[in-house]
Amino acid sequence: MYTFKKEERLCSHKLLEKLFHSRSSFLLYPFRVVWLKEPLLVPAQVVISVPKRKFKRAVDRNLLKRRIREAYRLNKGDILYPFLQDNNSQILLSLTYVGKEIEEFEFLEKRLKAALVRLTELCNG
RNA sequence: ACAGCAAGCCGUUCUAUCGCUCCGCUAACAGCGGAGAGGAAAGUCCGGGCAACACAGAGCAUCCUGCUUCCUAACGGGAAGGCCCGCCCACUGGCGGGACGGAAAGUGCCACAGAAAAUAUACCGUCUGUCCGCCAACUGGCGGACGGAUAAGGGUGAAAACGCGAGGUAAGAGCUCACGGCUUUAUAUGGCGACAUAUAUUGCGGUAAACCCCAGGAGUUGAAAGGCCAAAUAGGUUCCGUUGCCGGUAGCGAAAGCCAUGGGGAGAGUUGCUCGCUCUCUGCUCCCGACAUCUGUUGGGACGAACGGAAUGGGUAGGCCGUUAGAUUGUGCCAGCAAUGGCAUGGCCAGAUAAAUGAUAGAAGCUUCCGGGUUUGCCCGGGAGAACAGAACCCGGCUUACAGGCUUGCUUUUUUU
RNA sequence: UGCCCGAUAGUAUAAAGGUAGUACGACGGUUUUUGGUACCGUUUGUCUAGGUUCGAAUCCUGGUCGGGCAA
Repeated sequence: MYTFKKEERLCSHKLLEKLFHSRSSFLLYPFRVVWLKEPLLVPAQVVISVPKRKFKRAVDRNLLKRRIREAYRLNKGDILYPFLQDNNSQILLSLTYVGKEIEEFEFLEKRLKAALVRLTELCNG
């Protein structure tokens, strides 16, 4: 269950265009979350991005993306996937890091859990 | 021993759990096994490979490089050397630095200050001629006016007409001479050469990271290059420009008819420009006027058509190859002062593509702080830290960033012998 | 990833190698009962480190930051 394969990553250019034109998003520091319901083969496809404008060096961006990816991998099975299976729906998801500093893994994991909970509430409403 | 500087090298390791990318095996999306960032992967500053396009050739322009010899696939890189500059200094050395061709081809510039910044237009001075005045009466002195000679002195400036001494002169001046500095040319000697030394000779402001001259070099564009497959579109619309020539002639043919080469014109390519070169096109219809006259000439216009150019619109937004092993590297021997080269023998499988190499926990070693013990070597307990930085077609360099450690060399201080 | 440009006061924009300007803004003063307008004055700058030069915003080299173009 704690996997994160290629199928769960959002790589299609078309779907990305569709997602970022959907305008259904919310901000939960340090994440900006954009989401869209879309029929897929897997429960969710996610794209993680850290802006180059805020973190100039590739090392810092890679570090943050790895930490966020790890937090998502460990927590999607507890929160997001059971909800999606109950409602029989699939979702496109974008996690953009908007913080100004490099946060520790524990903080990122805590906030990501909160973001996923918020996401399930918004999907229902 | 400590500290500093320079050069070179290294730049954490191991285990567990959960994952990521690629490869292999198996019927399998599951399992097992294997591999998985750097000295700079960075900046993109040079050079090359590779690829596409272009290429008869010539001239002009543009850009780059700039002491010599060597190394190298090549270089703006490296090695050795020459010359110049600075520091330590006093030994005929050491260390550090240098975009280091030409100012005697030409042009330009040198603010302010200063008389003058380059063909010396002479401010104060110095010397002197003529005239006038005064003192005065030796062949004189002083002042004024108008001329002439003079770059030695003054002050200015970043820089003042090579420095200094003697001769010379009315006073002066490389004007002449000796010594010295730099420089041109020639000869001799040494060196492959840059260059050095000696003799003779020519001269003497700076600036070429000002234009420029000389010598050498550069085709352009970069993997989003380029090739293949799949999918999609079914060649749309608008605007602009050109095209009716010599001639339906020569020629061929019995005739019907076929119909050039070449020239002229237009366009395109040659991707900085020009010449030159190469390629393509030069076909048809209608209307009006004039001339001639019974189907032509000429001028104007229209129409599509063809060609060329520009804009706009529409579609696709996937995969594979290129693409990871070579100008590679450790060790030894040989050649060479060295960079480097040759031979022998081992080692080296990252290949992602919204872009993998991670997260958590523990241990060891390193550095450092606190507390305790101590034989001042260190030991025990606890806490903290670990740099710069992430492959993107591949190499060779350069530049920049870098906690800590190791080795070598030099210097300073202290202690011991 | 590859290639190519640029950087001047808070903002915009000038300056042939020779005293860094101009406009708007900010601040202070005068005028006004107060505010505005007007007038006067002040402040703040050549991205950074070297080099060439007597002298650098300008010329050259390295770095930093910003921007652009490429199926």
